[in-house]
Amino acid sequence: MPDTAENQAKEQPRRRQARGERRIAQLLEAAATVFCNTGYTAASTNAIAREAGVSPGTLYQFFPNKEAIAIELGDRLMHEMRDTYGEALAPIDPATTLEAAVGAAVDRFISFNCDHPVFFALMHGPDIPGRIAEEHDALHVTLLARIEELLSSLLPDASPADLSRTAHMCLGLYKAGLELVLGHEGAEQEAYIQELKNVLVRYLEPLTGGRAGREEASSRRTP
Amino acid sequence: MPDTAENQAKEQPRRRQARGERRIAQLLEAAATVFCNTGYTAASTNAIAREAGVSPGTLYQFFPNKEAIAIELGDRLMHEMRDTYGEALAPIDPATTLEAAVGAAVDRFISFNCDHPVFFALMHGPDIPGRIAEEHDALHVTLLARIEELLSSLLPDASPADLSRTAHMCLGLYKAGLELVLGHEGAEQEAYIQELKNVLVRYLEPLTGGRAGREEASSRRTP
Amino acid sequence: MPDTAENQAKEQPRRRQARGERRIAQLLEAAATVFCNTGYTAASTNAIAREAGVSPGTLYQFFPNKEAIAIELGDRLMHEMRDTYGEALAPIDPATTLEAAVGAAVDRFISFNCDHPVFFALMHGPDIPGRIAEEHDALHVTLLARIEELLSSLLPDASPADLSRTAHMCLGLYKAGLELVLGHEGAEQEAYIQELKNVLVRYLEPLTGGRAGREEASSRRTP
Amino acid sequence: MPDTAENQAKEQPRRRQARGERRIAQLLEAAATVFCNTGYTAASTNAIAREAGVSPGTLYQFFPNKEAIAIELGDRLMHEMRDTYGEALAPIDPATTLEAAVGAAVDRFISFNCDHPVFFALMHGPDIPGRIAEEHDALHVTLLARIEELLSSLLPDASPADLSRTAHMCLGLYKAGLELVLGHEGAEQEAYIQELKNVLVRYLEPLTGGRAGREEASSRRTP
DNA sequence: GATGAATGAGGATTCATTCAT
DNA sequence: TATGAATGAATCCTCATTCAT
Repeated sequence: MPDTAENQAKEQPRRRQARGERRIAQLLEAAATVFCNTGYTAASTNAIAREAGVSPGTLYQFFPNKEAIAIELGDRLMHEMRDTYGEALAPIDPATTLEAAVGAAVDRFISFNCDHPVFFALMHGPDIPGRIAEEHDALHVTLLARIEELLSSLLPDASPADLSRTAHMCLGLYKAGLELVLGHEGAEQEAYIQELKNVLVRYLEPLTGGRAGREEASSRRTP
Repeated sequence: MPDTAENQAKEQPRRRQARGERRIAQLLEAAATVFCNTGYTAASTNAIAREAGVSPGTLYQFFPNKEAIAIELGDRLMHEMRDTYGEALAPIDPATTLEAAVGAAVDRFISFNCDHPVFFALMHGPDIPGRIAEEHDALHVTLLARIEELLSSLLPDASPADLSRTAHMCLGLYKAGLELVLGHEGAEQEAYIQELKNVLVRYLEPLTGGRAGREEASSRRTP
Repeated sequence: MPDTAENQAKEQPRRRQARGERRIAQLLEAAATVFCNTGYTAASTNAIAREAGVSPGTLYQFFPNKEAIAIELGDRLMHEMRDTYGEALAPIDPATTLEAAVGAAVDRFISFNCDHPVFFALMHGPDIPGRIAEEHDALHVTLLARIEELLSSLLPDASPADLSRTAHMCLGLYKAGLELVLGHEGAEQEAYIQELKNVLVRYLEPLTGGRAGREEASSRRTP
Repeated sequence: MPDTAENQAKEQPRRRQARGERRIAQLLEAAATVFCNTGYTAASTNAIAREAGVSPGTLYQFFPNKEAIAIELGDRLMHEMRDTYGEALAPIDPATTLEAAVGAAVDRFISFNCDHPVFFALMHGPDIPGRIAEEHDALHVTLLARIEELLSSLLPDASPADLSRTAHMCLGLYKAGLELVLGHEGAEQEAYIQELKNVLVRYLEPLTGGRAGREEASSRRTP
């Protein structure tokens, strides 16, 4: 079974050499760096190429434009996230406290964000602030899907519209918290993480109708 | 050499200033429009000048650079906010429910944002996401100060650090909520406003130690 | 009547300074040179700016793109042509021979082309050869109109379709001849000019039905 | 290690050449397509390679540059033309009318152009309009030679210079006419074909000194 | 003050061509 | 041979900013 010109034709779309794959990785890494340093909007393809140590032409051999880089980067991040934290983002054990579940989720998300700072830069992506453009933003779509998935086990009675809205809220709150978390260090950072958890737990708790909240997790109570 | 029918030599310097003020207002209005349409980063000074109906040179006679425009715009917005809603943003009546206080504050903020859409654009301003650059951002600083002020009456026992952190959280949560609110319309928008209020109330309630929370603050109720 | 800010507003669209007009002329001249040297397609806006001794940005202050330069250049050429040769391109005197009329027209066209070599470059304009795109090509449209005008007095009985077709033919033949004329010098060039005239006269003569051909101009005859 | 069922060691060099020929044909076909779609100037070698389904590197293994592709394509077209229409393009029978001879020649040329649309694209080839660059353009040279050959039997008394000039004129007129023919369809196209024939016949008739023009050549007639 | 002209570096993107595998 | 990667100068065009008038 020699690899003659004939049998190559089958897999045309991805006849890529190992070097190419390496370059792509290298370019994505460079893009991550640049996105982090300057933000997505201000990042330039030339800067990415320069950071990667290649010529602009090389970049365009693998990506048709800046957005494609962001998309691919987002895709890889989502995959890495899935690989790292398992298919079901949080297969909530009914015995788990809301507090524990949210705490674990937030911890994982934050840890992931610390490992992959681009994630944050991409979340504040190409859109004009105020114009939410989820359709074009696979990252958001995927994240929202995962959060909805997670929430649906917590809020089994919620209508789809409510579920979607709650997911949007959670993601927004998380992003807001993350910004603060990343903006601080040490004990203060820890404090912000705790605050973020508090926010989410307290926001969600009344919605769960007692489920997963058997132990009355938050500080408040007065039956 | 009549210049107009108005007063001449005596008033000239003052008139010049008056005209300058008009120009500045004109430019800032134009900047607001452009920032809203394209976002701060993508907005170009030439576009602002064009929108204002003046030449680029004129713009630079009043502002040294793009950032200065944003800063001045922010300042004016803060003043307008103060003028509109009173010096103390919310001179909380001890008899008021937390829910009512937060609800009123959120309503006022949102109403202000709807009247001045730039506000939002500026909040997601020139800074690289992830790098919180409060020093350069008078808007944030002022907003935080006002929120702290507001909170200090709610949380009299909080340490300055806690107070500051809580204020940061509130502002972040508000911004996140606002983004969602502005991204929707009609009933859905109303629903997001309510969710935002819920988030803030539930987040703050446990911190108040009962003060202003006398009436059991959870989600909603009619006394 | 001081020129205050108020009375300026009227003539907004063309507030241009003398320097600007000069620059435009300079740029058009440079464009003419570059178009002649490299052809329209291969001409680059940067090359034009360089030839004009200005920066690319300056060029774009006056022209939005390369096509606009070509269009303006074509317009000016048409006007110059009209100014030089009179409104009616050839108010054919009934007493004139076809040969004389065509000869005069060709001579004038060629002389104009020699004075303004861009004319030729623009006629072989931006279009993909084979795709005739008259609609976008004001030069062609105007030339055709003038030729039709001229022909309508020669061929009063022709249908509009025939007239148009004949005009197209004449323009095509003229362009073909011009290419050869410009490609040669001295006596050979003169010979080509004569051939071009012969072609047109012999092509048109049978169409005129004797009108303007009273003297039986060409070499052939045999009644 | 079978390569195919065909003959192995002995035939290898020949097979390699055969494959090379196939590649070349493939590339030229692709080039023809691309030249037709975008014109010679705008055609990119990468696009040609892509259209041919090979890599850019492969293309450059057979052609040193873009121009070489055009030249080879022109050569092959000339050969194909010769193969199709016989060595002597029109071995004019003395008994034939000029009208018939020209009509047949034009019909054959046009039919050839319709079968091979590149032909036209190449004729308006790489040269800067106005600069006739025959040296680099084998197509033109060959065409001119054939036309001269054809004409020499019609105009036996013409000097070489006149012959060459007339050939140039004929080619130019033909190209001009072809452009119009290809730019129209149906009846209008037919009309343009007829006009082109008329032009050539009327142009050449007086030059033939009666030869082949015995039957009174003007516009059209049925004996 | 006001204008419009001018800048020139930098943006994304393309392309003929060469090179390593 | 064939491939896909690599190049880097060149493309068009934009923009914050400065300058002459």
